[in-house]
Amino acid sequence: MWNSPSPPAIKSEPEEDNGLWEEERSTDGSKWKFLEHKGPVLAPPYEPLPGHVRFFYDGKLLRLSAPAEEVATFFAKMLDHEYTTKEMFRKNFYKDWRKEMTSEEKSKITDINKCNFTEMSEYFKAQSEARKQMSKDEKLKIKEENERILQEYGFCVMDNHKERIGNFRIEPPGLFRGRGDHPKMGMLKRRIRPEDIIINCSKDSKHPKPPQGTRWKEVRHDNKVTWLVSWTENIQGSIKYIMLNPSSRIKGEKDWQKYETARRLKKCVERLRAQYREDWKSKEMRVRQRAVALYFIDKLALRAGNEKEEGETADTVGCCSLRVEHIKLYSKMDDQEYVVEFDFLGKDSIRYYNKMPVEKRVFKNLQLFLENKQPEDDLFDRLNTSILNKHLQELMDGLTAKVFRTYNASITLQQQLKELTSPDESIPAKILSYNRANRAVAILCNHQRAAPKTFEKSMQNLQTKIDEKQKQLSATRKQLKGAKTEHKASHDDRSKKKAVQRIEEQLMKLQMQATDREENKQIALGTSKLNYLDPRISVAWVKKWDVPMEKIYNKTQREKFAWAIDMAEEDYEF
DNA sequence: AGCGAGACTTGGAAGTATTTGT
DNA sequence: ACAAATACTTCCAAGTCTCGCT
Repeated sequence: MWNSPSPPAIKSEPEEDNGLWEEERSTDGSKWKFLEHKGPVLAPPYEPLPGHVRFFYDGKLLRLSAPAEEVATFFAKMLDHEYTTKEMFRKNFYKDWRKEMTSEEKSKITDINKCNFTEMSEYFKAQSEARKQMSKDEKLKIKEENERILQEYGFCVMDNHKERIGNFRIEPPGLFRGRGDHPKMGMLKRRIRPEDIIINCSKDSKHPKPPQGTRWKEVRHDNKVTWLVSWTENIQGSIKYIMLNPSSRIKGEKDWQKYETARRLKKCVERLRAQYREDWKSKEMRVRQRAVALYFIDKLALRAGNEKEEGETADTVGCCSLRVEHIKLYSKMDDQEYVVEFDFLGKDSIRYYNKMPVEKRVFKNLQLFLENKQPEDDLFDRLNTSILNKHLQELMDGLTAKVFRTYNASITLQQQLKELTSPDESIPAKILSYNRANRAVAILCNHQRAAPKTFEKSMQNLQTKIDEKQKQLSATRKQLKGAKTEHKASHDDRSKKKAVQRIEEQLMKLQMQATDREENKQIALGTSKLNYLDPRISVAWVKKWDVPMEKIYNKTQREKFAWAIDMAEEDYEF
């Protein structure tokens, strides 16, 4: 439930609101006054393998020390995964594994290819199988224990409200699996101890206790930030946090603010577009580059594209970091003129491939930017995200590159819903329309997924069901006809008619489902729904067409978007 | 301006729980 | 009642953007 002071139910910007919230928090940048929590749940300590599970090196049995064994089990657990066949993964793992070995182990184990982890791997497979086969009682016990931990560690108190914490467990040790071609894949992600952990809470709260015999790295009282716990991770050296659940007041308000910023962009986007079109003609190269980049961000919903440290991460790019090799220009392609072909790896190494006809002026500018450059050179050599965002900030308060993604995603949903929803169609048909509108956004944002492993089979199953339903329908229809000619009792006739109608409906629903699933094969809807689409658009749509809210948002989503469900009426306009 | 640290949002896959069909 | 299918949740990596420092 939305049990904290909700954002006011008005359609104004947060900063225009002069209610309690503004008075209490906004001016000095503090995020809370009181914060109390129980600290994190640490990863369970390592449990050595039972004696019968053996490790072999070069065909010979080798008993490993506990630290070496633990790291070996990380590898063994992943043995079935493609990862463990990759040279980089194996090399990085082996290097880090050696650091955990005794000097004796180090001298014996000299080649990862002679290591045999299969018994360990089999053991873990058997374990997980056994877990599945547990009795109801045992499963219930585990569930209850998890619930107890959730109740104890899963909540905190922030300013008089009990709030759900997002991730209250410290990440367990294991092998780092980067995405795409990551130079650090396979490295050991080390165990986080209390001594690595910084606690953030208010001075006057009951501080979380470290486990017996240990201490926290630090306990601080910083109310300018929202996190409860942090630690530094050893792969990239970056900081990880424990923060509140999306259902919390602090996240909800931030989310709301994000969409209000996007709505302010809506009001001035035409002005900005006119501006960057003008800038395509600028005398200054940096201005032209900025303007073309902004055009891409606006039109294609590209990400900003910060610079990345070479060799630290997979080689991926966004708009500002595009390189010459990522685009191709075609002054003519089929029946179109001035086509730009994009082909690059974006966030999470997901491929972005697109061909877009652009205006002549953009095309000419791109040709200019490409002059005398090598494939690995930056396309926009006079531009980076900091320059771009500084410019955007001058055009509109709070404007950054990512606001365009939010704006274009939300406006697309709204417009698609308008276009696709027909007033007299059934609820399942309306839901198909909704999903299609959602899909249009996911495609715009390039949210792709690997087709589910069971996709083909699940399509087949659905088709079988459809065929059966079809047969059932024609059979029932025949019966109805027969009944008519035989002048059967009229009430029997009526109920047959109803039966036909019901079966028709069921058939339609199945067909709808099949279409939806097919179209969704390689599209991931989750991210746009959760992060880009102003929930008030969906809430308004649901109210307008009397579609049950649960068909669009599940429980978690309804909790996250409680503010919007509260706020939006059917006439809401993004 | 350029940087690195820090804080916070966004991302798909994997794992788990629930529902469905038999 | 069971297993298969589907829906939901967790996991944790990888982005964006701000800020303080030089």
